[in-house]
Amino acid sequence: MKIKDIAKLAGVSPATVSRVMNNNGYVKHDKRQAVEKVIREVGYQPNEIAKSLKNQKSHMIGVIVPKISTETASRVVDGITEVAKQHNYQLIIANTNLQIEEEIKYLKFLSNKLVDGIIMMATEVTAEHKKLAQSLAIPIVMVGQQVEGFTSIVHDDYRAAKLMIDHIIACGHKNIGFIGVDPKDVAVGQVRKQAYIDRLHEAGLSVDLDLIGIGDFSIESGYKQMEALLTRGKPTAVMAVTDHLAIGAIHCLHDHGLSVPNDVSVAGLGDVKLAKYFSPPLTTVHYGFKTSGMVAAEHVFDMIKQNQVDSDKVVIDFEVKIRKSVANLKTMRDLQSL
Amino acid sequence: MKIKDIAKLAGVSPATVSRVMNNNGYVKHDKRQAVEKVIREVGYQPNEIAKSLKNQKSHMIGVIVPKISTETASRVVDGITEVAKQHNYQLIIANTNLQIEEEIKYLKFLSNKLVDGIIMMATEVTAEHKKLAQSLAIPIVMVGQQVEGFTSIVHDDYRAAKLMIDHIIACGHKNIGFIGVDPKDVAVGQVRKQAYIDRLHEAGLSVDLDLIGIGDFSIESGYKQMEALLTRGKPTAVMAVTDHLAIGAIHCLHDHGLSVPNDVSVAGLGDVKLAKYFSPPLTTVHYGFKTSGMVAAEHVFDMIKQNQVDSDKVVIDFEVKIRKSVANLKTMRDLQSL
DNA sequence: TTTGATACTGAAATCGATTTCACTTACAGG
DNA sequence: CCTGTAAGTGAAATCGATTTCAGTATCAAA
Repeated sequence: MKIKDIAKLAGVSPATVSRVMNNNGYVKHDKRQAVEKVIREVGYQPNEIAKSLKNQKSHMIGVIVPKISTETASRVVDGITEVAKQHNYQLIIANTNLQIEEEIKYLKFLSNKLVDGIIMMATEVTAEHKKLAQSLAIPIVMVGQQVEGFTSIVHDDYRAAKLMIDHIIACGHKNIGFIGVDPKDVAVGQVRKQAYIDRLHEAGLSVDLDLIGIGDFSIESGYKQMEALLTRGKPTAVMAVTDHLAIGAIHCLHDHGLSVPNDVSVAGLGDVKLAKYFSPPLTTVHYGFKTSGMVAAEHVFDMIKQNQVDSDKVVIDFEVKIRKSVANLKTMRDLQSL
Repeated sequence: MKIKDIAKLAGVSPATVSRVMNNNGYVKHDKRQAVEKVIREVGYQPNEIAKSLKNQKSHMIGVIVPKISTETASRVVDGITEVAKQHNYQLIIANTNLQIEEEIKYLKFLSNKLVDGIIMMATEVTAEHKKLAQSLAIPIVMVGQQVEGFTSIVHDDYRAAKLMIDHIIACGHKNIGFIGVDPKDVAVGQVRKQAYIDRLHEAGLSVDLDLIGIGDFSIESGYKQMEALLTRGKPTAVMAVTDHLAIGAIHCLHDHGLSVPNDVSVAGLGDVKLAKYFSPPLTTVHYGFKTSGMVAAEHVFDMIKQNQVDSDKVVIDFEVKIRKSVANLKTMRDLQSL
């Protein structure tokens, strides 16, 4: 069933059918009725591809994620779908599985008129990325990393990590370990580590390289790095750069017969959904990932509507969640002295 | 840049450009070179929308999910993306946020030539769903629920739940509670409950309605239902129909000063990624959701290739994970008698 | 030299919509 | 009665590709 068939059945021209479908132009009442009747009876739905071609708008936005089966990514995507729905847009999702070449490939592919805009959850952003993205002419917004020249939706990773360390220091810890991640991911790998180092310096604490471990994003990696830290030093607290890392670390500690937080405190970053149900409930910082997605989408649609790209930087709120996995050494001492 | 421009630059017709792009038909060596040179120089990428229109193939499949920010859904989608990539297909994802009317809407919308096939993670499947889906002519596969007349990728929920109950019974439990979910979701709400009831009967245990609670899919709901169970009866074990429910239940038990599994055992179903890192590590059954997604996608592509729909039923493997949240009463008694 | 393949090419039709443009009709105002 | 404007309509062009089809060139076999 195409528009021509409907036209024939209703005894009008395709142009008239188009006019009633899109509610523009003049159509006499009786013809409109006739067309509507036919449409209803045959359940006509226009071919969206043909519409896209003619209108030069696909009503789709592309979303490039490093790994969709990740709590962070799926929450961001959740947010995007929510505002996309309001704008009557669909999402094309491209899952790169952490392969950077794929990002480039998808960036190219999606921009071939397939989508009206792109939201990219960047991990590493290479020069090639930037150059390509800049040449694309359709709106692109970055989520999770600030990228020069693009609208970027980020969390204030530096401040978040800093506040977490502050809390740990305020609890009386002096030997504070760190479990991080490859610096190629600047938001997670670089910024959070820098905050750790800076804050320690500011507090007059020395930074002990033996108390720093670098892993990847897996729980197992958190376990391994914690084990390594244990052999190299004697931290009373460690901050992990993600909750998964923290959970791995806690697991390792338990396996070594150590209590968290009584023997060693552990803090995460990210506030995974189940974090508060752990024992001990994980002290961490909550990032509004769904909000990031929503804000990113709003920016894309703004840019689509205004037909021009800009490069804002939006910082999304976070909230430090003080739970039970970081012990307050001072009150512990008080308790013991009784 | 369109094909006509490339043609002009290379001094050939659009037809020839098309022939070199798609590598079919005859093109003289020198012209081919010329065209390729121009393509390379201007970085020409064809308009995918125009291709789709002409070819009557969008190279996109639609994926309808109840909620993307859910571990189950995102793992399924992960699997789909993996095999879609092999077939050079993109995913359009539609997130219904658990609203059934949205499922219908998206089913209609996506099928307007926008996608070559649809994968649907069904929760409730109404008669309207079936009728509409049946009328669509493009391949549709259902994941998670068996639906008459459609290829369905399911887990053997009945057997999985049954084995879990078996394990609990084998551990010497007699008062076994159950936390379930609305029966509108037949796989999770009906089948798993039926397995529980059947197995209890078979084992000569009576089914105590006071020990059955029905909630929704949230952790909080698990907490609440557990609390209700506690006031109504005295279970020594409870099986929850999802891990989240189980986690909520455990949390409730802890809040009431009860130890899991020493005072009450709790089992889940689903094996959430973090399940094994809980304390106690959750006894549950692992479903291969990513595999479901992959198999679903493979079936869609088969059907697309053969240009005909079928209605297989594929049962994906599961694995019961015996961890620490269900206590063996017999060994406990032995221990006490020492 | 003629015939018949085979290689090669581009004009034009096509996919299914939208929109411009030219044209008709109806009607109010002078 | 004439005229100008608004309402209404459909033929045809258009979006950017692919493919058929008709036609040309080349060359081996008869």
